[in-house]
Amino acid sequence: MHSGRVASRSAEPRDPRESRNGGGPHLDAVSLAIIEQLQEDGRRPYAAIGKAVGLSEAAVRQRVQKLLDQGVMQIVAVTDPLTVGFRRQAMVGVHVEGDVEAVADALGAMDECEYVVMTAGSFDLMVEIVCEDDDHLLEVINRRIRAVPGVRSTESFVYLKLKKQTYMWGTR
Amino acid sequence: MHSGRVASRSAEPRDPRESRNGGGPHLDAVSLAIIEQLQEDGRRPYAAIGKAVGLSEAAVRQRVQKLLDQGVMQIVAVTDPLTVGFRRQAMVGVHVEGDVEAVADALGAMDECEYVVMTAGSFDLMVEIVCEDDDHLLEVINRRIRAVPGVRSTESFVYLKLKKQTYMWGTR
DNA sequence: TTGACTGTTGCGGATTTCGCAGAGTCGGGC
DNA sequence: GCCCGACTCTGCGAAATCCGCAACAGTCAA
Repeated sequence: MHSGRVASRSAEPRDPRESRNGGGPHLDAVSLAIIEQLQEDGRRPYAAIGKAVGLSEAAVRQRVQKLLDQGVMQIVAVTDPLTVGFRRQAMVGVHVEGDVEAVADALGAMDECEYVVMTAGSFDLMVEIVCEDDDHLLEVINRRIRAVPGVRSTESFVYLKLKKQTYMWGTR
Repeated sequence: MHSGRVASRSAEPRDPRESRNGGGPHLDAVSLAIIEQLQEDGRRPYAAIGKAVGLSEAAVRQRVQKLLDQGVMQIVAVTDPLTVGFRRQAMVGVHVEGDVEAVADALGAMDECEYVVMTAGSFDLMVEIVCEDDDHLLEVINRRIRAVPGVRSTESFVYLKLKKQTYMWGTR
């Protein structure tokens, strides 16, 4: 038995919402190892994960369930949008006047908006847009985004080719 | 009956634009539906997926396996990097002189580089960097990226707050 | 020490995954 | 027209996995 695994720092301050962002609660080494296993293969059996991290199958299952419930991680299929029929993507840098966070929320409410991040630099926000074709992209950028109150100006970077896209955070 | 769903390929007039997706494999409506199911829950049982898309369990399993083998999709756990201990991220716009694709490959070879895309606009490349702390980020941007031959200049956008991050392409 | 709490383990039954053989369809070559 | 190969779907039995539950172990506070 790998019972040397005592899970000392087990008591995590339960803050289901804090895991969203801000100074998130720290995951212990075991949960991190579980996440790494699932980043390699999201369908890996619990027993195999347990063997790799030194836990029983049931323990892994409960930890995974909690990580999912807390929103710390999600297990999903990811694809290259181009392969799935979305032929136009763009990164859009946004200059904001006023409440940046409010604008970010407004942009994030759009379906075509895949990714929203507040940044330091010459842009206040960067958003990734996924569209079906040129007309769709044009409409989203010129009519929808610029119509949001607080958006002063935008700069678009249309995707020509996706070269790398990994999901291996923490596995280094 | 679900059996009406057979021989889908024959009824599918090949979309000429499909051939523009980097020579990738073409996806029919059924595979697309399977992907959507797995985007909602990467661990959903094959039988449940089959019921949803009108296929047998075994057929779903084979198609999923093929999609994975072909690299069309991957089933993975995704997390908010901040939660997993990577406290500094940045989007970096890169101006390139010479072979853009070669530079993209070089940047993509870096572990800290999570995302590389060739763009049209004032940047030739945009890369997302995931680091552990400020020193790490500084080193990656100032020493590693700018040391790549062909990189003329860069502009960094340090992440302040991740507002939205979804993986629901095609499920709208 | 006691008691509350959290996390882990072990186990049985239901469910799912897996591998394989058979049947149907489509398209090419003769 | 006919046969053949490639491909995909289906059905099914065996093996592995998932899931819920009750009991056990460790931590912390009173």
